[in-house]
Amino acid sequence: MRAGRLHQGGDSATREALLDAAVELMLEDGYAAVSTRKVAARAGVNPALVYYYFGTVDELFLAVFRRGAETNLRRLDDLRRAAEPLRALWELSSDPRGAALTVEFIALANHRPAVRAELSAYLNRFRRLQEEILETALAGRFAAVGIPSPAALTVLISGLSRVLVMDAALGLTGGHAEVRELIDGCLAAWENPVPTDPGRSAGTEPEQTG
Amino acid sequence: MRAGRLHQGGDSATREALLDAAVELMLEDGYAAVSTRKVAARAGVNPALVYYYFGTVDELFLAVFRRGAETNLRRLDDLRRAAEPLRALWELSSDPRGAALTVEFIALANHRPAVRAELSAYLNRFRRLQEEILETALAGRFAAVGIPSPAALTVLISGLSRVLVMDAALGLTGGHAEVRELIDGCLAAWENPVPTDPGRSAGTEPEQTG
DNA sequence: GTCTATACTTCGATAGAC
DNA sequence: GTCTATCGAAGTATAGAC
Repeated sequence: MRAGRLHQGGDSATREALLDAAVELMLEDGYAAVSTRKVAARAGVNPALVYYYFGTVDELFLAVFRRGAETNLRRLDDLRRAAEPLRALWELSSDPRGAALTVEFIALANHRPAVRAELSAYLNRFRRLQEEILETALAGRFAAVGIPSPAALTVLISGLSRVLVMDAALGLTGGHAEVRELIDGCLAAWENPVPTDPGRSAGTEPEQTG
Repeated sequence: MRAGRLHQGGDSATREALLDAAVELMLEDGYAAVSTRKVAARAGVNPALVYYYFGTVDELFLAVFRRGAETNLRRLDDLRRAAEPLRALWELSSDPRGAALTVEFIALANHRPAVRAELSAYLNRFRRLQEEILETALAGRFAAVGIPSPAALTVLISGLSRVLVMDAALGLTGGHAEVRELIDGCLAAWENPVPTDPGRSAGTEPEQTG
């Protein structure tokens, strides 16, 4: 169904405007609101340009996804040099914008095989990279303090950050404060295990975790 | 936009068939696949009947949602009499069908205000009931064993069960076995705390839990 | 309650002028 | 690269016969 010479590789202003418009629509009104006409209208360009740049709506979605995925992978890679990688990782996953977009793409994946394949491959890569970062950041500390493995940690981070964001979008806040405290306690305990000294080293409070 | 005398209260076979068809479509192809024509075709009835019974597509979605919500609340209420309420609760939330439908409705809520209001109200009710069940099931044990509060538990259960289901739908399984073990350990420890050991009194010392 | 027929809108996609 | 014009399919919704 697709053959003609497209222009997906470029990074023209129009192309970027279309991608931006698509993201906005997805966040505001859900993926179902993304149509060639609406995207073009919001980007202030002619609807036919969507086909010029992307060929099909499916490809438009994939382009949106790939751009966001690459940005996220770059951000993730930057976390290697963070002072507290585990906490930084939690905060990256807690970004409301990113989480909301992910939910839209998960829903989209339900009936767009191409999106499903891409999303699956990306999440795999993302989590592997996350595990790798955790592995080096918490090296040797896993067995000692009873920290879950990197693979398990990535699942916990994904699930808990996402439920907090989705709940908040629906106005649900019950239990959130306590869950955040709980997580905060784990982050602190795992990332900065109490140094082996009798007294109390300066700085952070040794909050207890439940 | 809607005024005419509808027939939402009834429970005719046709009405139920339409609701069933809508659920199937949502699970198989996502909420965007639900249209009057497709729903009617799958139910084997005339498209005009969708309007006869529901008036608008929005109302069809709400009817689907309400029917599922009531079923779920009834199931939840039944758990009061379960041998292990906490574990039963976890298993109820882990039902793939229910979790997948919830995700669809969360996505739908992004751009259908009526759905958002209904979903928000329902989740509130569901979690309150869940908290109430946990409160009586684990009465008095919270402080003793360091169990998170009922409100926090409901958030943890929602988030973790959902991420496991969504991951599985995308073919992601890394870390799942370990997370399940972790959760299983918590369920066992919290629901069936070690009988009062002679060597150790039922102390108030919180154990470190992941 | 169920059906046909139809009005109107929006969609994805393409051809071709500029 | 950008635009107009257009096709055919599918969507929501209504009127009215049976």
